[in-house]
This record gives sequence, C-alpha cells and structure tokens, in this order.
Amino acid sequence: MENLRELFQVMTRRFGFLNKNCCSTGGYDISLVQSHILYEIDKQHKPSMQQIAETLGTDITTFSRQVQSLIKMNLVKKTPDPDDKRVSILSLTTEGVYIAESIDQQMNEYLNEVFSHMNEFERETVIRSIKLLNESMAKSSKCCNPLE
Amino acid sequence: MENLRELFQVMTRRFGFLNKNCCSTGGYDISLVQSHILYEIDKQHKPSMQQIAETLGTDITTFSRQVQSLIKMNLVKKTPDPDDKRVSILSLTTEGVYIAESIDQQMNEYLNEVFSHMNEFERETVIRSIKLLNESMAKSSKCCNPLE
DNA sequence: ATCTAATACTTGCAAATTACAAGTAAAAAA
DNA sequence: TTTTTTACTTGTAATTTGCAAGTATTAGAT
Repeated sequence: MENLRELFQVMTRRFGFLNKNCCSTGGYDISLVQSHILYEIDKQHKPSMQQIAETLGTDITTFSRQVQSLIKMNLVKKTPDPDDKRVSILSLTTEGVYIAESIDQQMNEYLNEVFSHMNEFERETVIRSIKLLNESMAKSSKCCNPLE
Repeated sequence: MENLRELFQVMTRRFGFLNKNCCSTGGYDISLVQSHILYEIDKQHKPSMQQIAETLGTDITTFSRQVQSLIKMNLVKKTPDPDDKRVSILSLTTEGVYIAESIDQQMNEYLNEVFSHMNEFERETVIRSIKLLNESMAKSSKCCNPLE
C-alpha cells in the first residue's frame, strides 16, 4: 500500500491554488472564505447564520463579521425570520448572485481544463471516484466533519 | 455533464476539516501551514527557503516568519549554504522529524478510515483517480500552480 | 576589474482574520 | 413567571498575511 497522504497532500495543495485564483472575478475582490459563504448561501434554502457557519465549520463570531463585510459589499442580505426573531435569514443580493455565478463559472472552466487532459473514460472514472470519496468522508466518524 | 464544482467544493471542504484536526499531534500545537512546511522540508532534498516557499505558494516574507517560529519550536534548522552565502538550507531537527512522522501517521490513519468504507476495487479506483487528477492538474496551464 | 543588476532573505509596518469572553435579545423549558 | 437555552453581536487581543523597504551576496555588463 502506497502513501495515501502524499497523494492527498499534493491534491489539496493544488486545489488550494485553484481556489485562490478563482475568487477575484467580476471586479470584486472576494476572499476564499467569502466565496465559500456565497456558495453555501446560494445552495441552501433560506439558511440562518448558524446553519451556514456550521456547514463551513467557522466560528460563529468570525462568521458574523464575514457576513457583515459581505453585506457592506452589497452581496448578501439579512432578513429577520418572522417565526423566530433571534434568527437572521441569509440571502444573496442580485449582485451576490452574479458574483456567485461568476465564480462558479470560473471554477468550472478551470476544472474542465483540468479534465481536458483525460479521455472520456478516465474523466468518468475520476468523477465517480470523487463522489465515492465524498460519501466515504461523510460516513467517517473520525474525520472530515466540522465537529470539535 | 454535472456540476463539477459542486463535487470539488464539498471534497476540498471535507479535506480542510481533516487537515485542521491532524496537526496537533505529539503535544505540539502545529498550524496547518506549518505542517505543510514540515512536510515539504522532509520531502525535498536540502531545500532552500525560496524553494519551499515557492512550492507552497507562500509569500517569502510570510514564509520567513513561519520558519522563524518553527525554529523557535526547535522543529526546523537553518544551515547556510556553503556555495552561496545568501541561501539558507532548511532541515528538520530530530524533534521535527518526529512531529512530521506523527502527523503523517495520523493523516494516514484518517485516510485509511475513510477508505475502509469502500471495497477493494473502489479503493484502487479512487487512488488511481487521484493520481490521474494530480497529473492533470500538473499539466494544466490555467490553474493549480502557485503562480501569481 | 569594477560597477550595476539580480537574487535570497529579513524587518517595519498595516490590514485582515481569527477566536475567546462577555454582552443583548428572544424563545423554550421549568 | 422565572430560568435556561439559543441566535447572534461586539470588545479585545493574538495570529497571519503581504507590500515596501532594507541588507548582504552573487551574477552580469562594460
């Protein structure tokens, strides 16, 4: 059995580089963390602060401030939950949606370029593998969860 | 064609969590960045500061300071290059090697646990896929390199 | 051989990011 | 109704980051 860690160390580092570049699309200068926040707000249905913070494994106080700056940039909106006045529902503004989509597009472009170095069979195998990996990490009790 | 980005977003986030936990082995409290530095110093042959900083895509000034703190922790050693007095050669101390190995072991343990949710065939497929992915990213001109 | 330019690194800032502690306000439980 | 819990915000302080500017050494140009 070879050294698994080696493989994953290289992979995650490379993806780190990819993510770094991705985010300054559309004139805005978005940090990596912020791009993850935009992504999750877009993905989840009427999410609260807590929900997103937990998904991303970010401390809620840090998250609170990150959201504040996204609001200042006019990318995110906070709406009080009518059923529970403690809760703030997060959503993207029109600009937020635009930025989120720009980043998404940019990322997919990069990824497609990476996959262009493979043939159709390899491509499908790799995609299936990533899915499998995600499922296995989700099952794992020891790691990969934002627990603490 | 499905949304590639979705897949990778989830994967990298999960690996982020994994990496976060990994590093506080052996009594020392090592940050993620520092663990990457230890890893690369161990891997490369008599590397200079520049070399490691470039591999990791870190700004050299930031890197300089990170190395300073690793030296203070007695995990890393700097030796002046006899052929070029500007250059510092980095190496791990005995403790550094120990810590690097602890982290490596810990990571492999986590990864093995993740892979334990797959059968032998799946496992091999996934590993082969990651390799392929790494190669493709290396080939890519557009992304995944520490360029700026 | 000497002067200039490039390289390898270090320090001075200042900005951004982080998390713990302590706070407010609202809802749920006792 | 009182107490506890939950959702979130702010104070503060530590850490991390990178640009600008510095030193020292080597390589290149004349």
